Amino acid sequence: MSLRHALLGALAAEHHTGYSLLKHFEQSLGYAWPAGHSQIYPELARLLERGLIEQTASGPRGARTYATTAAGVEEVRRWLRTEPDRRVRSDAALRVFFLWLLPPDDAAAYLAAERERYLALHAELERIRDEEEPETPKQRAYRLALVGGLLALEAQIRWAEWALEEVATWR
Amino acid sequence: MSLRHALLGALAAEHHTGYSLLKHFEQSLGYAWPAGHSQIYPELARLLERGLIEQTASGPRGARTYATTAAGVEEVRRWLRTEPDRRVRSDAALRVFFLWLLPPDDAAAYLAAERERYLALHAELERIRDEEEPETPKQRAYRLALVGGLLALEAQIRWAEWALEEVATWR
DNA sequence: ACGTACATGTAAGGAGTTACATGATTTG
DNA sequence: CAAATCATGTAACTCCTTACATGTACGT
Repeated sequence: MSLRHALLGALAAEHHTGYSLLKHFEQSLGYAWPAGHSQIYPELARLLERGLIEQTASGPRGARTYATTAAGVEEVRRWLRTEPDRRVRSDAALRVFFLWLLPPDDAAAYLAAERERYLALHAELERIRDEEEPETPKQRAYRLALVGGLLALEAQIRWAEWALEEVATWR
Repeated sequence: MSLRHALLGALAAEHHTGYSLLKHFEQSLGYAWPAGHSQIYPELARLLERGLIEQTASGPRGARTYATTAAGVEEVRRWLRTEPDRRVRSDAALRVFFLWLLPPDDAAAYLAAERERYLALHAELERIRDEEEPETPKQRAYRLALVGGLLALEAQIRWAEWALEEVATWR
């Protein structure tokens, strides 16, 4: 259900082909809702059939560019006013509950690797943030999401560092 | 795959019936990996068949208590040494990208509601944290996960408050 | 006795992942 | 002309959600 609305929202912001949507998911939307091409293309076909998106151009290699219709934008607005599904799955967070099953050194190695991942991702989001000043409403909303990601990563980095100190006392 | 290991890890920490695992997911593990009874019972049957858990007791109403076997514990350790799947899906985070499609007042209402949710959950996790001092290795690992949740929520609360100020300038 | 919580199960459908499959255009 | 990237599609499988289904024990 979320994927459908992610596509409608992205195509309301700017025109995209399935392929450029795929790239867009890899670079930004995917941090909140990952999606591969095998999900995107069939869903675009369904949205087109239901009149929530329309084809606006054709390009080389059979590329088709889409945009959200007025009905599609209304559907996103309707969705935004419903209760979000707050269930979140994080394999990485789950593992923490069971770190006591590993020798302390291995648990520490896990935490150190997590910290490195978070640091690398944080640096990348900072780079994206500093690329340009948000100006349009759309850019300002994307910036909200980006800053949310940065703050979450900062919390995770601090957590991993604290957890490493904790685990050091387990020996 | 994660559900399987969540069950093995939980049953390595203490014996559980399917029903008490369900409650355990609702209260703690589910914040990292939600699961309902319709997933838990069939998965327990599979783990039992594969010899990764064993039945240790029977109770009233057909209740069966399980524990992880030595082979099951080894399987958790093996899993903990594989690369975590870092994909995370958050419907709530996804919506932020598209808040520009709402009138600023409605966007602000969304953010305010999110803030309330985070505050309530934070208070609940603090209550759980203050219930008892962690002593065993298992309790210390669960505490790591709990503190991770608290830090993440604090970041989300600060983010929501900053975002509310931002959205106030959209008018 | 009645309601609530305990306790387990299955089935249908939807969502997501991985693998299979193909071909055109651009860049070096 | 070779490799990388652009571009789209389908199929099988696994996982997750929702709904249907049933029965027992405990507390008041």
